[in-house]
Amino acid sequence: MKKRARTKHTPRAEKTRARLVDAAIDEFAEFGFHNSKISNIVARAGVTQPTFYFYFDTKEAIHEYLVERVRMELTGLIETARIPATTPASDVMDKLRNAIEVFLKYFEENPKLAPIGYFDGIKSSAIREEIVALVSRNIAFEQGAGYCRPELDPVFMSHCYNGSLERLIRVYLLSGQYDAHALAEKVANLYGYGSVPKSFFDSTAGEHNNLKS
Amino acid sequence: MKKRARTKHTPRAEKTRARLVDAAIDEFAEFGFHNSKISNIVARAGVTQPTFYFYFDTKEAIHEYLVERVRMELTGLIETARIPATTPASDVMDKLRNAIEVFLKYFEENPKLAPIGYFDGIKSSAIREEIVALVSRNIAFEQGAGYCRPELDPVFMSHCYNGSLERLIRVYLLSGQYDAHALAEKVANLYGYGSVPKSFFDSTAGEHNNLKS
Amino acid sequence: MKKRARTKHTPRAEKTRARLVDAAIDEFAEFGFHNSKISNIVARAGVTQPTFYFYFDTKEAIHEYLVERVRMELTGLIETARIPATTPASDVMDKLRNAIEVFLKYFEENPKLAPIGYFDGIKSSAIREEIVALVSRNIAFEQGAGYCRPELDPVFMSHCYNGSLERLIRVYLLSGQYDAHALAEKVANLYGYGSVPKSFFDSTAGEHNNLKS
Amino acid sequence: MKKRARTKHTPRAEKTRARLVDAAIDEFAEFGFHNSKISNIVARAGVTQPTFYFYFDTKEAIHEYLVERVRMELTGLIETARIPATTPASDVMDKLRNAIEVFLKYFEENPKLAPIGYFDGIKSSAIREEIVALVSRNIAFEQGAGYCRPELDPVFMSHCYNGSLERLIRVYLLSGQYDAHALAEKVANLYGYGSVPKSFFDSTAGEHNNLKS
DNA sequence: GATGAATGAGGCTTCATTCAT
DNA sequence: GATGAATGAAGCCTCATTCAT
Repeated sequence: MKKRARTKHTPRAEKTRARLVDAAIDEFAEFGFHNSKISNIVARAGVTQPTFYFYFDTKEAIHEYLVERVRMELTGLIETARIPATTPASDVMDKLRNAIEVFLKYFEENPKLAPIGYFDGIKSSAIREEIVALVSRNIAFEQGAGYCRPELDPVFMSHCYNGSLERLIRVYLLSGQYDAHALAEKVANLYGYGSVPKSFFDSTAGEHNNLKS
Repeated sequence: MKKRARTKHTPRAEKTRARLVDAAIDEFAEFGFHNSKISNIVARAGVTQPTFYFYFDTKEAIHEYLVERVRMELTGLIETARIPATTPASDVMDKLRNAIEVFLKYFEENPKLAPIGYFDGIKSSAIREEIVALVSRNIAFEQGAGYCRPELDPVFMSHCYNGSLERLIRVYLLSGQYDAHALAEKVANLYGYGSVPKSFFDSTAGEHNNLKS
Repeated sequence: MKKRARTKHTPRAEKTRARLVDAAIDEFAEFGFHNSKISNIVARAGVTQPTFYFYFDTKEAIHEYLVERVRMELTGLIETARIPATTPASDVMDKLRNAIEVFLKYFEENPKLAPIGYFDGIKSSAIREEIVALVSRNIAFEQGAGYCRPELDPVFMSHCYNGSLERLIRVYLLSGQYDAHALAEKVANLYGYGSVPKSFFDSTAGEHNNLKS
Repeated sequence: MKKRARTKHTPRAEKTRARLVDAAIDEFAEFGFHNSKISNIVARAGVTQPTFYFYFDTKEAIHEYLVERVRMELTGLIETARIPATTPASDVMDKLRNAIEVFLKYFEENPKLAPIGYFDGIKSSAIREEIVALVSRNIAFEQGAGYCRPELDPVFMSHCYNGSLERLIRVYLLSGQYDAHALAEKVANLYGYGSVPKSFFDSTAGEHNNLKS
């Protein structure tokens, strides 16, 4: 919050700024925030160091900018991914999978940017909290609609989802092993039906509803 | 692989070394590896910088030592947490919960050390892979014993578990919100039975077995 | 081979760079390379340490730059110091003296710089070899012209010259005891006529040509 | 001049001390004084660092000890290498060669130790001065005996000799290219008769005696 | 808007040397 | 006589950041 009285937006300036942002994405993606260097960023962007400081106050600033960008885009997606109340029972799994897929697609389409905002340290913990809150609201809604076991804690579930997805994104999605659709399906299957075979349900019928959650 | 091939280790040395290790744990826990400083570590330990280099070659070295320590202790725990084949059906959930609880307990009892080895960046990715491999072996074993849906991919499941737990540890365990036992129970319930209400199982009977996993 | 591939060089930069070079010459001259400190160099130059690294990568780098500079200048001089083939016999000693004088003058005029390049350790051994090679070529040429005993090994002679001069420069020239001209004359006299009195030549006539050289 | 109240000389102590000295010779020979490390010396000697300080006060101390040792041995040799006054004219060159050979032999037989004392920086300049003084005394003596041109400056000549030999030792002797005897012969030939062909002496008769030296 | 040049601050590491046993 | 452990003192170098043009 020092200067930033930037008012002009010539096309040339926009271009330079964009080059810096792209360069920063590449740099952060390759080295992470802590091992990134402004000298590398400006080299990638083909400008000099003072130019960087013309557009951003600090190294943190451009990182925060990226994190914020991810936050906005990601929360926007989540908010629209609620399972419609009118969903017929037979489509629940599809809808669940779809909600997950929307989230994964963002990472698939922004393989460098998204991890910066979502994985990279302290700043991204805020965004994760926000995502968790949104997802938990969706879950609560789905519970109200009967698509989800009501005794489960939505926030808790949301953290589980997010934690898993965070890992799965790295291991399966960014590596190209699975695409968003396939991965979402696998996740939905596991989270939807659990791991315990159906046969056990009978022998332990009703029990799982009694577990305090 | 430079020095430290010394043979003798006086009690005094062990004490100093231990002080350095403890100090490093505190420092890494507080600042993370990247923002940690050797000067801080030695200050916490009450020794001078050269003394640090008497015991460890670099800052990386002591960090690796800690990561390795966590890896050893954690893999040791996992290896012994297999659900016994003789487990009666009615105890499956208890056993599952117990396996998770063992893992969580390690973090509960080593709230500073464990995260260093498990969360902190690149070096810990190896350890996570190893844990995942172990857990997936346990899962496969449980599938063989009929405690787990056979169509699920053990490695995939293992990543889901681990990802969730990683998050839950931070949010619920290290914050003191839940203890290892309670948290394990919640996780087991979700992972064991899934989120979809039992009522849906009837209407979508057999379907979830058809989902390719 | 890191940076310093910059293209532009403002006058200001040239000035700073020159100040650093001069400071380095003084520092190396006073303490030698091993006991020199970058902190001293920048203090002499009136700049900060990072400024040093803006112009040179390491302490070694600036030293190599100086050695290279001496090598260039010195080899340039040597290459033009060949005794002309048309020299009448009576002028041979003058020409020999002159060739030596040219070399000495460089040290006389660059009393701080020249020794850095010529005396200072390992890097300067290469330059000495080069000088020796050049001088030996001149000697061979002079042998062809009849100004030098043909049975002498030019490379060997060249090393003798150089070794002597290296010492004489330190002892007589840099101390101000002799100037280049006077010193060259003394050297030429000794190397030209040897130490054995002429009277012995008669009694041992022809013998010295039989010594295997 | 700190402690050094060492009185006892048990055989074990002598052995340890000798091991340290040998180790130091190796270390200095390999790296030179400035790049040598006490840690390396004691490692070579198979003892610990405090043990080093039990025998020598500082790193400089052991180096000085070695330089002094070389000085003693070398000056002892020089002092006995004077050409006897009764030498017949026909043997002058042999005697000159022999004097040189004695000096070279020391380096041949102590290829690691001798250079430490003779080449290594500031401390060795004193020893060189002493050698030069001794040699010049020998030369003056030889002038008195008529074996050397009387108009030449003995000290100057001595420096020339020494400078050349210093170089020749490194280039030809320590490399194994020539042995002490052969090298001495080459040097004697050059220094005894000079480089100018005998034929020039006639045409420039008497001239070289007029050169001020 | 952009540049070449410069700086402040601080971290890592090494090494000769000494303490306590 | 010798050892394991510890220290004081520096030096090199890097990086984010700013000055002057």
